[in-house]
Amino acid sequence: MANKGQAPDSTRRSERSRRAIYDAALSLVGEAGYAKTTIEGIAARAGVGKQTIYRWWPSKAAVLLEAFVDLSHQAVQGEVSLPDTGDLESDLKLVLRATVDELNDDATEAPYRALAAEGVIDPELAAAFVQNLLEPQLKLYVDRLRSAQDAGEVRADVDPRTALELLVGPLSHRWLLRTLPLTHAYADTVVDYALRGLAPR
Amino acid sequence: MANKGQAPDSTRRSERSRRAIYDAALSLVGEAGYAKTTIEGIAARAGVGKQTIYRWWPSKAAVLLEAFVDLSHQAVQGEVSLPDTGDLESDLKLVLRATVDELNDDATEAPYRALAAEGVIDPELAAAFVQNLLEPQLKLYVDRLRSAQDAGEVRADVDPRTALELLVGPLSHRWLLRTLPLTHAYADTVVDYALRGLAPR
Amino acid sequence: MANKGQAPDSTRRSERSRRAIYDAALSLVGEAGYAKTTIEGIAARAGVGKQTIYRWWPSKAAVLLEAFVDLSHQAVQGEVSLPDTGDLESDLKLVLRATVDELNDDATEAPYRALAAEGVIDPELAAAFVQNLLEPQLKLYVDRLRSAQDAGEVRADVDPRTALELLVGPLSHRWLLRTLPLTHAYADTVVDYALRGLAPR
Amino acid sequence: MANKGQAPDSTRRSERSRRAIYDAALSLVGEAGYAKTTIEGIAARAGVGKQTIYRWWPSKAAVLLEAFVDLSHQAVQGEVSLPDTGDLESDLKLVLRATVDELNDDATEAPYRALAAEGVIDPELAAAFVQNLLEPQLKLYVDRLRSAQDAGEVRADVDPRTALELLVGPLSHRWLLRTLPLTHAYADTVVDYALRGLAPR
DNA sequence: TAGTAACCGAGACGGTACGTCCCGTCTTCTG
DNA sequence: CAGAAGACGGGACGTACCGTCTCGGTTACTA
Repeated sequence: MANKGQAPDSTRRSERSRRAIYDAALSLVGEAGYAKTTIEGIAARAGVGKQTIYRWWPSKAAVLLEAFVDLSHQAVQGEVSLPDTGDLESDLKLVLRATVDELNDDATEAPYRALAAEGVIDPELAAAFVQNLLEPQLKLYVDRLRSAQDAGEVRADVDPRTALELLVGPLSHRWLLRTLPLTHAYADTVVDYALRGLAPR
Repeated sequence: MANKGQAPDSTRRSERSRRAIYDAALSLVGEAGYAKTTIEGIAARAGVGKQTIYRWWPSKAAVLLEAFVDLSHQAVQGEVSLPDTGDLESDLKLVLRATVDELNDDATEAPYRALAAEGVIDPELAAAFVQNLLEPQLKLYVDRLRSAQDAGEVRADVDPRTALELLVGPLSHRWLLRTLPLTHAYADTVVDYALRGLAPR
Repeated sequence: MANKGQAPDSTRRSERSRRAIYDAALSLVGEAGYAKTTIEGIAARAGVGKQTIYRWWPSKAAVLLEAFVDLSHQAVQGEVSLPDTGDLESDLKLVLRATVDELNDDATEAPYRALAAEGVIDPELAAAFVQNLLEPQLKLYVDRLRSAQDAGEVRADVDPRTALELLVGPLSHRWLLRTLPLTHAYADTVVDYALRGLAPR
Repeated sequence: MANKGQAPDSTRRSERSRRAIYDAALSLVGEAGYAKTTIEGIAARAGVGKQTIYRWWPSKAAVLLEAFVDLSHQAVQGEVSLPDTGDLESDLKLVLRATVDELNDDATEAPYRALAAEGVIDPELAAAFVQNLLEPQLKLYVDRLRSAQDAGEVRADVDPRTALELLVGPLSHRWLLRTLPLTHAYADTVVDYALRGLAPR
């Protein structure tokens, strides 16, 4: 019982084309925005037949996600953990401020928003987005919070996962829905309020 | 000499058509999803000329947003404030649990997600979305938190707006990006952690 | 009960587009041949959306046929009958020689062959081809032969339709299948042989 | 130093593949028609790589032509001449009636028409078609007519080749362009008319 | 008898055109 | 003059094949 139209033989896949497609996708989204980026346009800029895209990806969003994941894998290298100076508050403020800066960065904002938006609607893409881009970042918070628990800075009965969301949720809320501007001051306040709730009496 | 490309005369607008367009838009988004809903499809189902839609709305998203706002105005009527039993914690848990239920409701989820996603990308639509649908709800929290401050349940130096986001941000984070399931238990935990940070020493 | 996808409203059809499509189709077939002429190409040269072609014609061949019929309607005007000098033989030789010249004409050959070939395969197109282009010409022969019968130059029991095919069949045979070159001498010989069989003892 | 783009070594050619390609081509044309028959489809049904077709044939039409020639070589065996009972008229009627039946045969019609149509457009293919399929048949007529000339049934100054076309042309005219139905009666009439023109005064 | 050259099945590739769907504009006719 | 209807120029969709190009594998001739 063959599955729909058979899976292509990935061992014969053209690495050259894949890279060209990543590059074309990212540059087009950057230039024209996600909605105006078309598969046809990506293929044309990549110097690739459309079928080569349709053969390997199910949708425009999937192409972009993979391109983005690939990009972030290149970018990240050794940076594998949050700073741990022993002072949880300042460590978190440092990182959240950096996150704020990243979210406000013009270069990454458009494709990142595009993926997030697509994920809001498409559960499958959301899963891939979360697993490949978001979760690795969030894990760093969880680790740092656990270390803070060991140091007695955070109550032992606090679930680090939920605690993390208390910190990150407000930022993502402002960023995604643009209710209010996302600033360093806001990040600091969030840390202040949240930490007070997490610290031992 | 008619002024070309001008705002149409809204006094002569057909109420009948507007309602039909709302209904068609909402039902189509519910049935087929936002992406597969087209202006042509809405016009056809509403028994309306395409131009009638283009005359009054700038985009598909705008139609849906208005339809949704209209819907929520019908739904809401007198319910103008959060409960205030004097016990902030249980009041918040009650309301957040209700929010969780609403977000998990199959009927509203698709169009609501569609609008949120569109807002993630389109700042103008986001503004309308926030102003007409989100902000009125959030204001209720702010009011309740202020009342709690007056009652001494929340520290006076806390910014209610930020406090609210500490409560709502985590929920929206889970819902939008589907990192983890959105449950009553989670809502309760968020309230517990957040409130501890907001309460007086 | 609407019929499949509804017939478009032909009263609102753009005459401008139709003419442009005829022109584009004929010129492209002339330049590149029928096989290399594409609907996309016709639309592009005509400055027309592809849908405008698909709306009104079922196939490339149908477009070309109509264009060709239109052309021939313009070309012909008063020329409504074969010459009738009283001498059947010389009249026929005159006309068949002209036909030979027309079939050997570079300008009309390509599209005419394209239509004939398409008709060989597609009965529906063949019917339209015969009815609109071929039959009117053949009728002239039938008329002339009848007149010859009245004059006693052709036996009365001869079926003019079959007689006509005795004259035209050999020419079309050579032209279509290119068995041998099509010349004035050949036309003359065919008339000689055929007429001897048709004339009274 | 192998000479690039060279004729392949036909001694190593796979007979198995050739046969499979003939069979696949003929069956596909019979089932779906010539236009819907693709090289990819032939290769797939024949269980053969596309390159094996491109290596040995220049076009789809060439494949089909060869397949058809092969088929007719199998079919024909000893039948090498027209009947010669001494009565030219009845001999010709017999053979032309058989030709009518063959042209009206559902099994062979589709591929035969496909080849004829292709030949109308493509001179090269037409040449191959005529040489391999048509001419051998026509030669039989020429031979029979010459024999009739020897017997005094046909005038000596008549060109047998042209005479043949007087007989065959009308049939092919009706068949190719489908002007009118092709029947035994028609064949008889054509023989009657033509023969009268060819016979001695 | 190993080496090697070519055909072979398979199918990925860069392309072109297909026929369809919708876009947003424009035009016509109706109430 | 708003509105229903829908034709129009345009652009992208996702699919089907084109003809070319590797890629192992399997013969069949050479050293």
